[in-house]
Order: sequence, then C-alpha cells, then structure tokens
Amino acid sequence: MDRRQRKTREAIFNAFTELLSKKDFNQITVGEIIDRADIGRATFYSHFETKDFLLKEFCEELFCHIFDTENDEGHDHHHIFNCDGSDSVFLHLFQHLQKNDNNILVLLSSQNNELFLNYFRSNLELLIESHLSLFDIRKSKDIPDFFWKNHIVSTFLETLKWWVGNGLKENPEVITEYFFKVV
Amino acid sequence: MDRRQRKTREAIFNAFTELLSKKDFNQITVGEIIDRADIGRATFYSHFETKDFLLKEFCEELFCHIFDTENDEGHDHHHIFNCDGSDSVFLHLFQHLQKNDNNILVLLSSQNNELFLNYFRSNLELLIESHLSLFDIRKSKDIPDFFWKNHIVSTFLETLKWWVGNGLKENPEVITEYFFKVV
DNA sequence: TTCGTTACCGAACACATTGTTCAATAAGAT
DNA sequence: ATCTTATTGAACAATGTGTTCGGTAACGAA
Repeated sequence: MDRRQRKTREAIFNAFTELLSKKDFNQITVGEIIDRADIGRATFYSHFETKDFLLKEFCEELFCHIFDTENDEGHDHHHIFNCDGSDSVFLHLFQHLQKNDNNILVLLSSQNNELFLNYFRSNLELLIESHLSLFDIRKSKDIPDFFWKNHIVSTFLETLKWWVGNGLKENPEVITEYFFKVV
Repeated sequence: MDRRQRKTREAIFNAFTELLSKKDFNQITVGEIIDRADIGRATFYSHFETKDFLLKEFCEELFCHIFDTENDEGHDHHHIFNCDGSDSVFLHLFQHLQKNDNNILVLLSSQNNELFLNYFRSNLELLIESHLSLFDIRKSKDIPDFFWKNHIVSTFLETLKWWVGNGLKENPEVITEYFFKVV
C-alpha cells in the first residue's frame, strides 16, 4: 500500500476518533473530518464511499485488532467457561481493552456504537456456540440454547459497556468475576 | 388542545412510524415525513423543533403509554421478584407489548432505538432500585448493588429485544420464565 | 351565527452538507 | 529517471434544513 494512502487513511481515522469522542456520529460532517485531517475533499471520497463506510471500516479494523492480538498471544480458548473466569477469553478481552485501545473505548462509550457492538456480538456468538456444551452442567434445561447464547453475549457486552461507562474503575479480574457470577 | 393540532400531530406520528418501519431514523428526511403526513413544511416545524425532537417526543409518548396503562390496570408492583415471575411487572410488560403497541415494536426492532431504550432503562432502574432488597436472598454478596441493578435491567431489555427480533414467537409467560431463570 | 384567534398552507428563501468532476501537481514505486 | 498514482483545490449540481410571510380556513367561545 502506498505510503501516501496509509498516511491519509490514518489521518482520517485519527480525526474521526477525536471527533467521535466529542460528538455523536450523526452530527459529525465530512467537512469537519477533512478539516481536522487536513486533506482535500476529493481525497476523502477516494478513500471512503460515504461517512457510513468510514465507520464500518473503522469498526472492522478495531475489531480485527482485538481478536488478532488475542490469537497472537497464543491463548487457546478451550477454557472459556471455567468456574471463576480466570484465563478465559472474557478476562483476556477485558484486560486487552483496558490496556490498549483508546479508540475502542471511544467507540464503546459513544452513542452510536451499535455497528461496532454487532461485530463483537456476532463473533462472540460463534465463539460461544462452539463451547456451549462445556457450560451444560450449570445451565437450566428449560431454556433453549439459542436463548442462552444470546444471553451470555448480551451480558458480556452490557457488562463491558457498564465498565467503560463507569470509567474502568474496577480491575479486569473483578469485572470478569462479576460477569461469571451473574451468568 | 386544538383539534387541528391533534390531527397534524397524529398525522406526523403515523407517517413517522410507517417510515421508521421501513428505514433507519437517520435516513428519514423531513420532506418524506411531511409528504406522507400530507402537511406543510412550516407546520412540521411549528410542532417540532427538529427531527430529533420528534423522535424524543415520540419515545416519551410511547413510554408514558406503557407505564400509564400498567398503572391503570391496578397492579401493585410489590411482587416484582416472586420466584417464577408470575404477576411480576416484567410479565405485565411483556404481555402489554405483545398485545398493544405496534409502534413500540417498530421502535424496538429498528436500529436507532437507543433513545427509547434509555427511557425504558432509567425508569426500570428506578423501579428495581426500590425493590432490590426483596432480591437480597438470592443475589451473591460479592457483587455490588449498582452492578446488579444494571445487570437486571440490561437483561430485561436484551431479552425484550431478542424476543421482538425473533418475531414474538414465544408466549409472554415463557419469556418471563426465561428472564427469571437467567437472572 | 358571529367574531376574534390561531393553526395551516405553500411558496420562497438562505444556508449547510453531500458527493462528483477535472486538470494540475507532487509524491510514490521500480 | 520514468512511469504511475494519490492528492489537491476549486467548482458543481443536488439534496436537505430550518425560517419567513401573507393569505386562508378551521377552530372555540360568546
């Protein structure tokens, strides 16, 4: 990829992040983005078809980044559901989010985060689907699997939102404990 | 209130609902609303400052409607947390939503429903706050109240969204049972 | 029915935002 | 050194926003 392309793309993403931390996605205009990124209007549209596509690619990139580093660190995710949550994917996710990514935190605390959360949701669902059987012992037999799956994912995302919204005061370990206890 | 005002207000709301069931809030224009409602542009703006205020008042009205009818039916809500969920507020809410309001279902299944869900959330939080002690026996002592409160409300809303998103296939009683079992 | 009030109309308006086009330029790759 | 391509800046039509205003007609109260 051309160095110029990379630079402008990054400039756009940076400007976008800054604006996103200040105002709602819908209230951000392309004009503001290109002013802050200091690029030409035509350049923006040569990179992104519309503002929505910018958000989409932004989310995708962040999302890939989370799960790539997760995998790079060599965790196998067979113990998703060990009792206390230690060494689970969920703990790793909480830890990762606390350490690394300001961008992700911005997205999670902004209003219009549905798109990003949906990426999260669908991937977590896949993850959980393949390990739901490990959870069999403790789950009530009266409740269908597809409800359980949705419940676990929802609870994780809501816990995450709550944590971020409250300023990341608790340790990842504590949050993971809360999460496992309520689920 | 002038009969003319009521009529236009209703016409706007109806047009808004129809459009909301077809496309995202952000993609709806004032032009479309007034065309469908068959009113003048100036009239729209004499009723609502902006499109966002329309959404706001729309949500408020729907939301009041839910809780008003809840109260009119003379339920006292002291048994929010009886074991199986029968005769709980939650059951009544599920029942009410299934029977009555197409508008609310439209809002719940649309993308941009954060505003409406927030009304829901904050009122449910108040409701639960005053009855959280009734739940003491079964909740784990290691988890702070404010996390529990958030968890219960989130789980209710996520259950509701899941139910609506899946086409209201289950009975309200069944959904309430699921909800109570996972919480 | 009458009379004063007020909501609606509709057409026009300035304004902001969007997304496109194009030739010129400068920075890339090889 | 040369070919390629991203960026620029300015202009552009098209669309949407929110306001204004005189004229009309429906309204509520007497």
